[in-house]
Formats: sequence, structure tokens, C-alpha cells
Amino acid sequence: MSKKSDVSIRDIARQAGVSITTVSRILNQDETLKIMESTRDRVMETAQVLGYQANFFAAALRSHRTGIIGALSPNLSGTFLPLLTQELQRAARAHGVELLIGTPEVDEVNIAAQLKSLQSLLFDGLLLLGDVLDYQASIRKLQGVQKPYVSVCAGVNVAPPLVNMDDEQATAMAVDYLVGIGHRRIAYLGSTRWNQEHERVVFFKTMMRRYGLVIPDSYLALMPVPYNPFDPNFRDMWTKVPLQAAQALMRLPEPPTAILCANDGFATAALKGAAQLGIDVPGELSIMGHNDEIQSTLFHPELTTIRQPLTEIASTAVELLLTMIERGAEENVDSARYLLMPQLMIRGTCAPPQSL
Amino acid sequence: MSKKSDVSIRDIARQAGVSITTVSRILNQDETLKIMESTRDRVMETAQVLGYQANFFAAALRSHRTGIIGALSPNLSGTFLPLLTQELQRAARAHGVELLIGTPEVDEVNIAAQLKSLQSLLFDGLLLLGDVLDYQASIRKLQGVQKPYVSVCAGVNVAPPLVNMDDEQATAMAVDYLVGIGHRRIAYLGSTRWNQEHERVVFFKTMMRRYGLVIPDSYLALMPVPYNPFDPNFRDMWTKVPLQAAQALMRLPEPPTAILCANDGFATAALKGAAQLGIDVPGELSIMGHNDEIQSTLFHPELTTIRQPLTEIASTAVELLLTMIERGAEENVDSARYLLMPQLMIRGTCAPPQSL
DNA sequence: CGAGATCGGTAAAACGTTTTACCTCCTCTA
DNA sequence: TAGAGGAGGTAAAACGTTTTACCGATCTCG
Repeated sequence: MSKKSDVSIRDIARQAGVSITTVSRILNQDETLKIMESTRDRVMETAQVLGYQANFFAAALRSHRTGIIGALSPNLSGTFLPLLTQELQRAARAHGVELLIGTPEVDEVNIAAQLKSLQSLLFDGLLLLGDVLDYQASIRKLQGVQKPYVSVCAGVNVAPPLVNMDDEQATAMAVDYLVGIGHRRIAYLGSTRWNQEHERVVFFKTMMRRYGLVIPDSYLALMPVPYNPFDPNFRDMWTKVPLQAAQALMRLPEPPTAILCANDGFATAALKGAAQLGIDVPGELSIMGHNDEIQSTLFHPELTTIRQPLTEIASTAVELLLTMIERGAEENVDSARYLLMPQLMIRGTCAPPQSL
Repeated sequence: MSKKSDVSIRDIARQAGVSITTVSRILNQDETLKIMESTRDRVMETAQVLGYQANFFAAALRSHRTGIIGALSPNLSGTFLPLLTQELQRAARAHGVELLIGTPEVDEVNIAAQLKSLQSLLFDGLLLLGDVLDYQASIRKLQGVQKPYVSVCAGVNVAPPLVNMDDEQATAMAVDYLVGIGHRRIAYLGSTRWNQEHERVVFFKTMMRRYGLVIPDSYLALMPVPYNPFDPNFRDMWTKVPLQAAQALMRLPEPPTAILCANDGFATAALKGAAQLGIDVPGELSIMGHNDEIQSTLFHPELTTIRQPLTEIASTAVELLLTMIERGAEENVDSARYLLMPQLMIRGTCAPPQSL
């Protein structure tokens, strides 16, 4: 395909009157061997002049390194994961490595082939984003492949190494805040399929118990939202279904005075549901989200939510992965669990309950 | 890094008692030469048994093909581009090629190096998404690299080959609709930096002229929103600035009765601006968006907007690119311009003007 | 029955690096 | 003055494919 104009390391060697080895050493800043200043300069210059461009494949074939790390995301359809990938890009760039994003099909058969063939070969290491319960199986398969990986924003109970927001802390902040302004009847709107959100329910129950508050079963609205963006019900499940679930909560004989949502998408749906029912937020009902996603400040009123420290999460994850790559497989850095501190963003959707 | 357990084509050859060439042919379904059914089966089976996994780099080094196409997006921070990449993924998968997403830094120096070294080598072809005015320079640099590329959702006036919504038609639909329900004073809220939106302004003017309607300068609110997601003002420029610009329109001595927005993000900001000013939408003001992005149905009222046929755009783009790759550089498919039909999504933010 | 096809393969040369194993000076030290 | 050791290299062997160029049978047909 690409024509012959390609200049190789061999051409440089000939032109500069040195061996191929030397050229390779110089271009790779290989410090194991001293090179005379003058030779180095000469080689560098001829490389420049000839417009040399290293052949990525040849290098990778021999060295088993690509300088690329991969981020595998179940989808990019929401507003959270794109934001995360963005931050990962920035972090990777800061460390001089390239980050490429793939969205492998999360389904029975394909996943194995895909992970093995492509990602494991192409990338020096893998970032596994936004883990879905079913992803676990694929991770286990990854064990067979000797590439370092780090789970990011996949929950705190996922197999390490992982980098995640401290979800226990986050839920504590949320509940503390809501209880603090007077709420007692707090409902929860979340999903069962996303591991991280799944875990949050547990933390929520714990926190409520700590305050001696009971959560009627009817206050736990958990939906099996799909992660596969090509699921025919994808959009509905992320919009209509949480909206209806939220409205069901509002219509309860003894409705909650606050709804804590596992993500800002659900919170937004709840907001819309309230608007449609003519329920004033935050006057009659408080709504709180998770993640501080794009839409949280897009509307009026702005969403009170728990911000994920994405920048920090991203740089931690990239650094951890890079360290693992550096050290090779031997060291057991792989038990690392980084839990980063969330931040409460108080905005316009929460207020003391009326009944107070 | 990766240990020795890797089984190569050589092992299969030895085990199956055939030559390396034959194994390669069989595994690649190379039809130039007939292979006996029995040999084929035997080789396939031993490959299976040995757990053979082709070495991507060796293959690419020799064949100059990777089976991967790249999508280059200026960012993934909004809600439109992630949606587009999603559809591209699906389309690529349907054709059996892998799609990887990169977000090259769109800045003076880095872009050249990045595009050349990585993307041009790694990918068989490139999809250039959501073109930004400054991207043009980098595209020109790409000419030096012999890889096929297609611009997607980058505007209709960008250098072909391109696949885009028919923006002229889209604007016609929008204006037809608004004028049709009685609007005369229509303002435009858009950006100057995104090529596609830049073009839409022109179409807007043309359409209005066609109806004999004048657009006062004050009705054209054009903002230099950044495309670089790491721009410190990024979030503000996409939220606060359009909100204020929209409010400025509403505060005009003779305010517009409808605002046509270049994307749904701006429309959302306008909606919020109206809410803050106590202006009822659509009662007192109609707001219309572009693209039918994620947030368009997330809120109440839902956004009336022009939907981009993303699925169609994506599959057209992928097919075009694949054709170009297939044919090699020689053919001049590269003048192709595909303009796909938009669709008007009538929802809740537009109504006849009160003064009617 | 001889000349070409066709069928079913094989050997070996790329592809462009990195890495391993040497090698030759030269200087320093005992 | 022998020997160690460092500085500055080089030659050649990988890495695991794809591709090019052949080759020997077996069939086909005039």
C-alpha cells in the first residue's frame, strides 16, 4: 500500500556512516552504551534530513512494546464514560504514551476473541472502564493474556488492581447531607447491571441503618439498564424507564422526600418525571445525583450531586498501569486498590423537606 | 514481556506436516491457490488445538495492513461525537474491522507528529470526525501520508471525500417549520469554530432571505467555543457563554420569537437561560436545536430538533473508507461527497408565536 | 502422445526493527 | 608490562508473518 519512499534505519546508517545498531540505540535513547556526542548529532541530523519515521510494527514485533495503552469501555453512549476517557487521554499524554479507545462488544463469544487478538497484542497495558457485571468473565479470561491491566471506575469490589472513587465515602456524604437538612424518607434510584451502582445500594443501606432509618422495599428502585449501546432498548432504558420508576416513587402513598440517584442520568430523568407531575424540585422533593456528569449544570435547577474526582482517578490509573508495565509481570503491584475522595456539589435540587 | 508459550505459524506447520506458506494461506483464507479440503481441515484443527493466535505485528509489518481503522475525534466531551463514534463502531463491526478511537491533540506542533507516527501507521484508514476549522491544516499534512481517509460530520464544504448530513436541507427544514407555524423574528445561536456549524449560519441566512425575512445583526449570536477539551474554559464556553448569549437575545428591545440553535447543547443552554428569566418555552419563546443529541429528550419540555441520521452516516462512511482501502490509492473515489437526509423531530419546545 | 493447464503445494526472501554477543582501541593501575 | 576495564562501537541473529517464485504431479485436449 504505502509506496517506497519510506526511509529506514538502514538508510540512515549508510548515510551517516555508522552501523544500524548504533542508529537504533541513538534513536531510542538507549543509555546502556555510551555514544560519542558527535556521532549522535550526525545520526540525529541525517534522520531529520531524510525525514525518518520509525516503523511501528517492526519495532513492536521485536521489542514487544508499543507505547500504546488501551482503554476499553463498554460504551460511550452516556455522559460519564466519555468524560472519563477524556481525562485518561490527558493523563496518558502527560506521560508520553498514546491512549486508544476501544469499545469491545460485551457479549458471550466475541469478547474473548476480541480481547485476545487485538487488545492484548496491540497494547502494552489495558484500562478497563466502567465495569459491568458481565465483564468479570472477560477479565478472568484476560488472566491468560500476560498484559497488565487496571480497572477504572468499575467499583470498589472488583478484582484489583483498581482505581475508583471511594464510594462508601460518597454515599456517606450524600446521606449525611440529606439527613442533615432534615430528610428521613429517602429513596434510591439505581441500576442492577453496573457494578459500581450495584455496590452503592449496599453502602446506601448501611448508611441509612447507621442513622436508624428504615428503607421500605418500595423505596429501592433498581433497574436492569443495559450497557450494550446497541441494545434495542438502550435509549428507553436510560430515559423512560428511570423516569417511570421515579414517578412510581412519587406516587407512593407515603412518598419519599428525597431521591438519591446512582447517576446524574437517572437524576435528570427523575427531574423530568417530577416536572411532568407538577412536583416542584426542590420545594416538594429533593433529588440528588452521582458523578457530576455533563448534564448536571445544563438545566435549571442545577443538579446537586457527588462529583467523581475524574482527573485524579485518571492520572492515578495511568500511573499505576505504567508502573506495572515498567516492572513487568513479576512484581505484585497488582493488589493495588486506590480509592479517591469524592466531593459534594451542592446546587439547586435539594432543600429541607416541607414537612419539617 | 510475554513469555514463550506463544505458538507460531511455524509450530502449526511442523505439527500438521505442511509448509509455513500453506498454513498462512489457509489461515488467511487466501483464495489465490486451491488447498485440499483435508489439508485445510488438518491445519485448522492443529491451529485450534495449539491455541494459535496470529501475531498482529508480524502480519502488519509484512502486509502493510492491520484490519483496524481509526476514528480521530477532536474530543469526546460533548454528547454528539460520542454518539457518532458509537455508530461508527457498530458499522465497522458489521464489516468485520476493528475501530479504535483516538483524540489527537489539535495543536500546532503535536498534531503532525501524532498523525504521522501513530495513526498513519497503525490504521488502514482514517475517519476524521467533527472537523474543526484548524483541523484543515492537519488534513493537508495527511496528504503526505498515503492512507485513505474520510471526513465525517465535518461539514459539507470540507475537502472530499466526506460524509455529512445535508445541512442545507436541514436548515431548510428548520426554517420552513418555524416560519410555517408563524415565526418571523428568528435568531441564530451557534459557534464560529466548528466548521459544520459555521456553514449552517450561511444556510440559515439563505433560507431566511428566501422567505424575504431580514436578520438583524443582533440576531446572530456566534461564539468561539473551543474544541480542545483541555481548554481551561471548555465547560464554561459550552454552558455559561451560550446561556448568556441566549439571554442577551431574549433581552433585546425587539426579541426574537424563536431561536434556532446550531446544536442541542446550545439549545439546552438557551432553555435554561429562559427558565432563569421566567420566560415560558414554548409559550413565549420557541427554541430549536440541531443533531438530536442525548439530552434532547432528557428534560421537560423535550427539544424540537433536527436529527442527524447517524446510523446511516456511520455506515456510509465506513463503507466508503473500506472501498478506498480496498482499491488502493489509485482510484479517485476520493471526490465522493455523501449528503444524507436529516429528519425534523417535532417535540415540545416550539409553538406558534404569541403575537400571532 | 506431447503440450499446456491446473491443482496442490514448497523454499526462501522479504518486512524494519531490537537485542545479543562480540570486538577493538585506549587508559589506568599494580 | 600485564591485566582489567571502560568507551565506542559492529555483525548478525532474531521477531513471526506474507509474498514471490518455483516445482512436480495430474489432467485435458487436439
